[in-house]
Amino acid sequence: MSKERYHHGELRAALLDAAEALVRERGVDGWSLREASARVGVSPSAAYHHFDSRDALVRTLSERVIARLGERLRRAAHRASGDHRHRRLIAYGRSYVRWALEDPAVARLAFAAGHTDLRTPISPHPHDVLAAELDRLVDTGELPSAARPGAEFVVWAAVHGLATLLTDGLVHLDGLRAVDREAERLIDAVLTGLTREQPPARPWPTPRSAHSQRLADRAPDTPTTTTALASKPTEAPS
Amino acid sequence: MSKERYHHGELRAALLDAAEALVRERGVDGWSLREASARVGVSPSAAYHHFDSRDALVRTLSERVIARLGERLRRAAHRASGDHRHRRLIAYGRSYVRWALEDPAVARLAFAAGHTDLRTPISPHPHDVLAAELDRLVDTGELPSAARPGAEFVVWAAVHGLATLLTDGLVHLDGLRAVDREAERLIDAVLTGLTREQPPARPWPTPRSAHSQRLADRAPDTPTTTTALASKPTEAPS
DNA sequence: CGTACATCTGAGCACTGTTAAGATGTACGG
DNA sequence: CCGTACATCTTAACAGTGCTCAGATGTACG
Repeated sequence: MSKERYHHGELRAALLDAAEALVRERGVDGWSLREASARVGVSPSAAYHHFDSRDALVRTLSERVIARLGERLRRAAHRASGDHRHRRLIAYGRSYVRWALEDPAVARLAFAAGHTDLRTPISPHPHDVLAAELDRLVDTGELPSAARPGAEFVVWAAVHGLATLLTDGLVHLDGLRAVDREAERLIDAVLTGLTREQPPARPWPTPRSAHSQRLADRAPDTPTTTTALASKPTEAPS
Repeated sequence: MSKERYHHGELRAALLDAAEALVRERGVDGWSLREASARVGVSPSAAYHHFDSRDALVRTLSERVIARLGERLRRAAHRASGDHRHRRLIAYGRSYVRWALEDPAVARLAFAAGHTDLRTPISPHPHDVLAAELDRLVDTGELPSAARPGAEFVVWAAVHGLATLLTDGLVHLDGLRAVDREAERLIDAVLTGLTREQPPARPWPTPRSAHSQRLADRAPDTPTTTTALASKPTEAPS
C-alpha cells in the first residue's frame, strides 16, 4: 500500500496526513502544497483533483483536527474522577489546553480564521461537548439554570483564551503541572463565578439543551448567540 | 511630503502604514511586501533597507498595534464610571473585545505566533495594564491578596479568549450590545470566581506588583509564569 | 478486448520573498 | 562651489509558490 502510484488510492487522506505532518514540523505556513504532494509521491497538480485549492485542503484539515479534539474532550470529561465539584469541566479544560500545547502549530491551524465554514458540521464539536457538560451541571443542581444560557461561551472563551495565549507564546508556563493548575484554576473561577451570578434579568433566549444555539433557530427579538461549526448530535469520528 | 521620491523620508513608517492598511483590507495574509512597496511608491527591494524580511515588518507592525491597544485599555480603565464593583476591569475587557472586533484582521496579526520576541519591550502592554488594575483591586480590598498572584493570566485568558473566538468567527454575537454584555458577564464571573477562591495553598511566587512577572525575576523553585513582551513601566506611545 | 472514465502528469503562467550590484540623491568638509 | 562619502532607492535576477489546462496513464467494465 506504499510504493504503488496512487491512482485508486487514498490520495486525499494521504495529502491531509502529509499536510498535518508538515504543519507540525514547520509551522502553520512553513510548507507548500507542492511539498505535501512531493512527500506523498505525486505531482503538484494532483492535489487539485481532490481539493479546490490549498486553502480548501487546509480547511478540511482544520475540520478533521477539531473533530478529533472534540472526541478527546468528550472522553476526558467522561473519564473524569475525583471529588471536586467541577471535575468534569476541569478535565475538559485541562485536556483542551494540553492538546493545544502538545501540538501548537496544528492547534493554531485548527482555529485559524476562515476555516470556519458555518455550514460544515463538525462531528463532536468542542463547543457542543462543553454545552452538554453544562447541561449536566444544571441537571445535578450545581449550576443555576438561570445562569445556563450562554454559559458555554463564557467557559469556552476562558479555556480557549488560555490555550491561545500559550500556543502563541504570549504567556509561558514552566511544565505541564503548572499548565494543569492554571487551567484548573481558570475553570474553577469561571464556574463559581457563573454560579454566584447576580440574576439581573439577563435577556437571553430561553435555556436550551446543547447542540441548540445554531444559526437556524435564533430567538427573534433578543440578540442571539450562534456558533460556527455546529454538529450533528453524536457521531463517531473517522 | 507626498510626491517626492522618499529618500530622506519616513519610508519605514510609510511601509508600516501601508501594510496595516492592506491587512485591514485584505486580511492577515492577503497582501505582499511588493504590494505595500508599490502602494508607497517605491521599489520592492527598498523595504529591505528598513526591515530584515517581510516577517520582521510584520513583527514590528504587531508591536505597534499591541502598544496602541495597551494605551487604549489603560484609558478605558481610567475613564470607567458606574457603581459596579468591577467597573474598571469590565471597561478593560469590553474595550479589548471591541478593539478586536473593530479590526479583526489587524487584531489577529497582532497576536499571531512568532511576533513575540520576548526581548522587545512593548510600551503599555495589555498584560501590564491588566496587572496594574488587579493590584488596584487588591489595594481597595476587592480582591483577596491571596488570589492576586497569577490572577492576571486568568483574566487575560478569559478576555483574550472571547476576543479570539469572535475575530476568528467561531462565535458570533449580533450587535455591539450583545458583545458588551458578554464581555461584562465574562469579566464579572472570572473576578467573583477569583474572589471566592478556596485558598488551597496555591504555590505561587509571592505576590508582586505589576510589571513584575518577567523572564528575569523568576522564583527559583516553583513553576513560574512569564509573559512575553513585557514593558518599561510607563511611556507615551508614538 | 476495447472503450469510458477517474486519476494523475508536464509545462507554463503570474506572482512571491529575497539578494546582489549599481544608480541616485543628500550632506558636508575643503 | 566642488567632490567625496554615505544613506537610500532601483534594476535585474533567482528559486519557489498557487494554480490552470491539455494530455498521458492507469482502472473498471461492457
